[in-house]
Amino acid sequence: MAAYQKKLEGFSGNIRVRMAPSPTGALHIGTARTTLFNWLFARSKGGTFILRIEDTDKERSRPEYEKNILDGLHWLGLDWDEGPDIGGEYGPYRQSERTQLYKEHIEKLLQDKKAYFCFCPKETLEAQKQDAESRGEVWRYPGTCRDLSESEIKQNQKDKKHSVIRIKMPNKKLSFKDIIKGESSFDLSLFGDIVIAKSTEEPLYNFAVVVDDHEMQISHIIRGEDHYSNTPKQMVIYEALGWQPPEFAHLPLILGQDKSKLSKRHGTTTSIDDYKNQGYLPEALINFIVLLGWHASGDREIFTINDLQQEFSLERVQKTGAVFNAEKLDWLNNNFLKQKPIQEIVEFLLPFFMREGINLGKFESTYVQKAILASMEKTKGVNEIIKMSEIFFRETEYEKELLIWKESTEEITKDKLEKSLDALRLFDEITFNKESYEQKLKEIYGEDKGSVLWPLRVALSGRKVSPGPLEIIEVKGVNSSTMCIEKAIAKLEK
RNA sequence: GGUCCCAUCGUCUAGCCUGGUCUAGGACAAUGCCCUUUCACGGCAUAAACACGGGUUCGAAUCCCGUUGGGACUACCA
Repeated sequence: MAAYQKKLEGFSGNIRVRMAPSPTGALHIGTARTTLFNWLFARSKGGTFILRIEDTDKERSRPEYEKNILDGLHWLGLDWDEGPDIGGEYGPYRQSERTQLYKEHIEKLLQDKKAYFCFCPKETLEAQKQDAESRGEVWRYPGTCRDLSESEIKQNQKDKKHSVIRIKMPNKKLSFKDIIKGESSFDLSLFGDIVIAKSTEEPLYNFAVVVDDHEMQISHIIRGEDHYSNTPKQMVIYEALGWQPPEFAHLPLILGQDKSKLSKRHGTTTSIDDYKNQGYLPEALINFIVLLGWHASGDREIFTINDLQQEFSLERVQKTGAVFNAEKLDWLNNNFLKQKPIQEIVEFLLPFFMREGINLGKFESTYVQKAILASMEKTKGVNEIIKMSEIFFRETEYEKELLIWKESTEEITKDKLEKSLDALRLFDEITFNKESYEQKLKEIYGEDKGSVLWPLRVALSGRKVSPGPLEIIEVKGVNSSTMCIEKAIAKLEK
């Protein structure tokens, strides 16, 4: 922490951070979180936030995933100052469009003899590796092609031998200071000469990132801890290119129930899209993911994205991975949902009702609002609200047995319903009010509230779980409620 | 296996840097009670942790060492 303070004080120049997702799948919750942390860091420090698409893997990258990622990020409320969709001074912002740039730098490394062509067949290397492992030894590239002569290289190329480009790994220890994790050192010789490109036009991740981060003048790299051991390799590339590396901050990972890195096999929803479709609010997701590895100094846990811009600091980021806890997300979601003004809630719920075959547009908007408000009093989450409020938007079927309260009988139930109906008829849409009607009902039920209120509930909702019967009448109105009760009585006559 | 990282309630965490105020605080979940026409919502309450072992110190959750445990990485993926 103290180290971090010092670092920031010592840091002069513009703060420029980036998020660099690869479009090989839909927006993942981990990607969203890393983006949030970068964004928050930039916004809280008056820096610039850049979005870059890492699509060097031609096999797996898809334009539709890129779109999904950008859309998802926007949905969460995150924006960027430079990116593939809006451009910027340091573009292009897709690695696939930066090939020429990588080529120049690879060629420079080749010229400087800091990198070299390797013609070793993959199979040979694979065999060596197998062999070493079977003896319990650690394999690393033996440097076979490290000192090939100019003419040997020419000949190999003429023979159209398959090649890759490796960087010469210095034989030394390298240490670096991570803003979150502190200092640690690595023995570079253990890595061997790593492959940095398949060809001068096909750079690999470790190389392309370095070139881009440097060219885009990134000041702080904030990324997942799974990149931690890539850092020394990348620093070697910075060094070979004669560049000053940026600051690093490695975020702890989001973990599954078994404490390993969260992935699909955990059965947890990982795609932001799916959360959206399941009725989660962006506010809830943001609040939830920021708490996975970060915490304010006090007890406060509810934050909007705006609050976070004030509160956030890298120094308070955890070193340990955080197990994903869906229950807390649900709680947060409910919290944010209930805080919203009713108009917004209705608007938000619209597509979910539609999915259930209910078109809210067909109802009067005050009716919809009243119905949803009444339903929300007893629910948690979108699905429950929809289920609960369904009774206001379409007829619900039920068995007549459901009408009968505890030890009661059909006759008694029918009698109570008829009396309740008569009492209800004393009112019209204007004069109805809960209190007066409840007075009348009291005369009917005497000591046994349930004997009247239960059949009424079922008659009005067709459910055993619903808003209170009086509340339902308030929403539905006297006429419609009267019809429901008549229907129930008819059921009992059969 | 090797390299590196990490270790407070079931989970997310406050506290750790700058040792005493910690009989370790909050939140989610759990349990109980209240509210109540059922289910729920809500309110209140309870239970629940410094991985272990050595040091250092008058004093350690906090500093040091070790053990154990967990994780990440170990691609011609990113």
